[in-house]
Amino acid sequence: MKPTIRDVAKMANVSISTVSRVMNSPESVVESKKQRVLGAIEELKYKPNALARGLISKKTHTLGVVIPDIRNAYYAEIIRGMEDASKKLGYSLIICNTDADRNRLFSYLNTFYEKQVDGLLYTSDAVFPDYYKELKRLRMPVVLVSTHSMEYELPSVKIDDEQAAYDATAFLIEAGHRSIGMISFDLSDSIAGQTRYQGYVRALREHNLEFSKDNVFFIQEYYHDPYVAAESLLRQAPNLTAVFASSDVLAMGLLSYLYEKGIQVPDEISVIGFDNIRVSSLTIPKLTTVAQPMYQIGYRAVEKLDARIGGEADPQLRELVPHEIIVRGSTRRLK
Amino acid sequence: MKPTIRDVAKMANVSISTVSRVMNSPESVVESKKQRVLGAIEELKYKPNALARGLISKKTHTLGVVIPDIRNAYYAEIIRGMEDASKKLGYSLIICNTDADRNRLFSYLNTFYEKQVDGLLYTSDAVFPDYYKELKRLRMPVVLVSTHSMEYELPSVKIDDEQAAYDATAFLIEAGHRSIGMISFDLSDSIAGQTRYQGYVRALREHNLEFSKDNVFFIQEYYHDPYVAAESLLRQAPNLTAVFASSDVLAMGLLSYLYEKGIQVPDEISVIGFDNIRVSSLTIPKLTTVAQPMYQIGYRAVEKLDARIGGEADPQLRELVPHEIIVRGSTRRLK
DNA sequence: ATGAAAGCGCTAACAA
DNA sequence: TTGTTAGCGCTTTCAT
Repeated sequence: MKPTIRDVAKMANVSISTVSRVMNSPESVVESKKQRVLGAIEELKYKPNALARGLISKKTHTLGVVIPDIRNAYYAEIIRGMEDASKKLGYSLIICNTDADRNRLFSYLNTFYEKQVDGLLYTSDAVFPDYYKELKRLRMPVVLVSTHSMEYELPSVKIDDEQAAYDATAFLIEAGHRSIGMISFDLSDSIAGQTRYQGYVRALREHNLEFSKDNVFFIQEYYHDPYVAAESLLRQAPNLTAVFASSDVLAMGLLSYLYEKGIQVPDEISVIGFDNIRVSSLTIPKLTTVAQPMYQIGYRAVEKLDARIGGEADPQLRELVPHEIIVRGSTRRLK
Repeated sequence: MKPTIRDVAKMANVSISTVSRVMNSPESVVESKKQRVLGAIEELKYKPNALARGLISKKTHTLGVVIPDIRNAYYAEIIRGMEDASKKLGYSLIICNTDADRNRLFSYLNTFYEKQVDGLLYTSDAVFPDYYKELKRLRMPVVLVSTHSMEYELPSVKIDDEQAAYDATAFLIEAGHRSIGMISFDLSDSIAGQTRYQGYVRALREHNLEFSKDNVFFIQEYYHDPYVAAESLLRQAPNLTAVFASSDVLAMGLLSYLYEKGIQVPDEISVIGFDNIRVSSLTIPKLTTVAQPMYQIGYRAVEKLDARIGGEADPQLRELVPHEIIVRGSTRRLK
């Protein structure tokens, strides 16, 4: 059997409270006893049982995280940031993939509640009323990651998606493009879909360019073939000179499609992606893209959640982190 | 406060054991009481505290997983398989990135032990003696994933790396190539490095091709720029007609480098990758690669671990799952 | 400074 | 079938 606090107490010839003390407030234990206890702990390789501790302290030092799909490089990068921050702050992460399925989400929420996680990191997907109600009921501290909520007072960390999409489009416009297409996530996705689409539209408008419905192709976020999306857009709008893709993977699908069709990038069509996932510097040509600081988003989210768990007042409920356009080889300036 | 079993008992006017029974062996409770209890549970939205349960049952229904880095698409895919299997079998996953750092690994092992995880999924990296000793001591059920151990009696799930590398190389040879290079992980990596390298060497030998040291470039697995690796290999061996890259990301770096140099793929050089990560079908040209069933590896590993936790005898300690060559556009047959 | 004892929320004997 | 009771391994009063 695993050694318990009793075994340590017995071996050190003290009471279990003393053992507990050397672990939690060592200064309150007289040196000689402390040494005996430490010796016993070492000898028995004793490690406190986190379940027993959590039962009393009401803290598990465990955070729940829900994401749509870890296979998505974007989320993987965020998770890594979360993990590093968690290590620093003493948390473990339980990670769950929802596939944006509400049943799966609620099922995981339930698991988190039963396992008494200290807080929840909720990534992407808008917060719908049922979900908010459930969160309130469970009284679970939460931080929204790469999503936010204007209706509810929920802390969040993300980039300014509308502005980022605006910047991507404006970058193309300033490079001389007039016929600019977009591959967008569906408008039902209020963050990566709607907002970025609005940024695109605003950029066109503010630069007095005409907006055409045909220049935009909407895809369902999950499991849609990026190659097919590219094909569909180009069929609708064959005369584009530039395309803004809502994600790097979508941009890669586009690159791949254009290559097959013998259309030169960036000579005939410029392509700008979104996210700056790792492989975007290995595409052909190297992808110009709007970089999100994914790692920092995840890292910051955990710090924010930790502060919240600690009962600290949040100076900034909805945090916006900076994005940045990384110019590589897939875009060119039009004469 | 959260409702406890006592609140339910009080409301339903039964003892706490009865409540416990309707949750654990409902058939042993008389219908009328059961209904009252169920009603109270529903009304109070009562959910059992997993810490308290675990303290008694010695089961947390939580698994620890250590991987080098979740940002690596290969691992992300495996994790997803693990997660789905875990959901099916009622486990949660605590995921930790080690960056192949032993201190980090041991630190996480310790956390897992304290948190009383039911088992451990250990991904990649060979099992060194210290680590094995620690596992033995902790008496933690473990399954090795994408790695294995010949010295120790540890269950594992992976492909046959040597054979897969052999097949990749043989595929190139059978397509008429005689001057075949390899970008390999360092030999200190006994799985993805050494074994695949051996497969490459064996394929050459069995086909009576001469082996040249210059045709192979070794990289350190982590944080090495794939682009630079490609450059180094081609400098050492400018006359290759085909290259076998030990991972798809490495292959992408090679594709990118060759493109910059104006070297046509597959016309001048054929490239075959390894893993079949998602983006490998979006490269230019589309990548021929050795596919590993990552998702299944993860999924199977959890099933295997679950069986082990359940005390079942393992019919097959070291499981090999099939790999497969996916022929796409980055390789061609030499006349 | 230290130990005895109560109790976190639950399960599992043991009685009834 | 049901309730009472004794823990699971720990922290935390409360005495001493």
